Amino acid sequence: MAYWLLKTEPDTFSIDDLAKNSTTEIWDGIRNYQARNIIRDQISKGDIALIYHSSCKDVGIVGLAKITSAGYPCPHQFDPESDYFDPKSTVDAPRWFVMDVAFLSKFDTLIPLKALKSAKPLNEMALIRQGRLSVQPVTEIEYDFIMSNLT
DNA sequence: GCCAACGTTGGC
DNA sequence: GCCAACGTTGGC
Repeated sequence: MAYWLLKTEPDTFSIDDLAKNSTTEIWDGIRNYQARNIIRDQISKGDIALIYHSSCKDVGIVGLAKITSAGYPCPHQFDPESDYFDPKSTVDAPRWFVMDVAFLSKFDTLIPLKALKSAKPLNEMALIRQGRLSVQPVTEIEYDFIMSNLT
């Protein structure tokens, strides 16, 4: 089982929105090739995702979700009516991928970015080093550190 | 294939 | 709203 960090802007789709849906939700709108490759090649059903709120007042990790599918082609990319339509994408060669996620838990208090930055064992996280990747891997060591020291 | 210009992300 | 970091586009 692998661990991931998924960024979302709470003004658009927050962990509370995810929690409202008792079953499963499509995680769409990823239009970045690095993130696309991760979804297409590495995401597996049963993986765990840390949900991160970005571009808002309180940025940080807010809870957990379960990945409930492997990566599969984003259905909206073929729909001219959709905001996610991509004319260069075909069914034979889909350009964009999505996965399904389901709410697991919301932390009582969010883990602020500041706390993640000041934790030495997390120095190598893409979140800290690169900053601009909306789907990123989290090692088991990082996950365990976060869950046992920062929640 | 290089690289400048431009657009987007995202913290502050 | 500012700005740094990074990705994408397009001329050559």
